[in-house]
Amino acid sequence: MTRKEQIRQVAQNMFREKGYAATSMRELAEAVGIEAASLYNHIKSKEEILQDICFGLANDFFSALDTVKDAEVPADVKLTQAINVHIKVITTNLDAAGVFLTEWRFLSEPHLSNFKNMRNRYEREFQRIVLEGIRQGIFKPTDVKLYCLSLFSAMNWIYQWYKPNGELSPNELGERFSLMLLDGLRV
Amino acid sequence: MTRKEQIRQVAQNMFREKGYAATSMRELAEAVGIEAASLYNHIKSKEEILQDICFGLANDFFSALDTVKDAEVPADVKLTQAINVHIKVITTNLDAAGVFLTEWRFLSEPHLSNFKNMRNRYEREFQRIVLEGIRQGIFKPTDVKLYCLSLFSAMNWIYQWYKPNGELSPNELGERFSLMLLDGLRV
DNA sequence: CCTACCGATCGGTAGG
DNA sequence: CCTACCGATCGGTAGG
Repeated sequence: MTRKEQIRQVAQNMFREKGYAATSMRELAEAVGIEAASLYNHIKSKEEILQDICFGLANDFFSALDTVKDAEVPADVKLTQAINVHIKVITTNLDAAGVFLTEWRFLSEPHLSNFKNMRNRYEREFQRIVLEGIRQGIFKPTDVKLYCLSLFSAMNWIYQWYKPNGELSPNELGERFSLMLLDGLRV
Repeated sequence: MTRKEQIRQVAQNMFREKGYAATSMRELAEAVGIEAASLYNHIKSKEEILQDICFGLANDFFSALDTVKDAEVPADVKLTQAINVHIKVITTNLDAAGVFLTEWRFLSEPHLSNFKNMRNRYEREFQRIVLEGIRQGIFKPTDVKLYCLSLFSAMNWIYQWYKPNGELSPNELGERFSLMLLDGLRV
C-alpha cells in the first residue's frame, strides 16, 4: 500500500466518524504518523481526498451494476441482482460508503455537480429495471420514483449498522433485503 | 417569535444545509442580523442550539407516537398510524429533521448518550408493534430488527427529497408509504 | 519528510 | 446589542 492509499484509508475512517468539516489535517496526519505539512507531498488539498473517496466509490457502484444491468433475465431477478451487488459494495466499503452518502455535499464545483449527475444516472438505472418489471407484468403498478427512493434509503442505511464480523454475510443480507423489498412489489 | 426562537430556526436551516461543524457563529449571526457576540445573550453556546434542536424534535416524535401506540386496534392499523404520524413530524419539520438525523453525533456527553438512548427507546416501540402483529398472525414471521431498520431508513430519508409545496401532502405520502411498506409484510 | 511559519477564522468573553 | 479582543486552531506554503 502506497502512502497515498494509506492516507485515503485513514481519512475515510475519520471523515466517516467525525465528518469531513470537523476532521483537521493535523489529526489526519497524526493518525497516519507524519507531520501535517508532509501530507501535501502526497495530496494537493483536503478536498482532493474527499473527491477521491466519493468518485472512487461511485466508480465501484457503476462497475458492479454493469455486471447485471444488461442480463437477459426477468425484471425481478435483475432487480434482485442489482440489490445484491449494491449491498455488496456498501458492506465491503463501509467507511467509504459513509463518506459517499453524507459528506459529498462538501465537494466544490464543478465536482459537486458531477457527483449529483452520476448519482442521478445510477438511480435511473434502478428505475428502469422497476419500470421494465411493471411492463412485464411482474411488478404491481407503483410510483416508481417513490419506490426507488425507499429502496435506496433502505440499502444505503446499511452502512450505519452493518457489522462486518456479525452473523450476517453480505450475501445473506442481500437475500433478505431482496425478499423484504420485493414481496411488496411482486404481483 | 422570540429572538431565541429565531436563532434556533435560522440555525436549523444552516446546520442542515452546511452541517453543524461547518457553520460558524459569525455566519449564523449575520443570517439573524446581529453581531456574533450578541448571540451569546440568548444562548450559552453553539452546542446548546444543537441540543435544543435534537431533543426538541425527539420530544415531537414521542408525543406523536403516544397518540397512537396504546390504541386497541389490530397491529397493521397501528403500524400504519405510527408510520403516518412519524412522517407527519418529518414533513412538517424538514430542517430540524435533517439536523436530528445527521448532526446528532456532534453532541457532547452526556447528551450524546441520552440521545442514543431515546432513539433506541423510540425504535423499540415500532419493533413492539411489528412483533404484536406477528403474534396476531397479521404479519409474516420476519426479522423484526432488520424490517424496522429498513422502515426507519425509508421514512427518515424523506427529509432529503420532500418538497412541502409539491404534489404530495404529508397524509398522501404517509398513505403510500404504509401501503408500500406493509404489503410486503401482511399475510 | 521535517521545521517554521503564513493569514484567516474559529467559539467565546469582557465590559459597557 | 455592540466594540474590541482573547487564545486556539484551521488549511496550506516555503525552504530545505
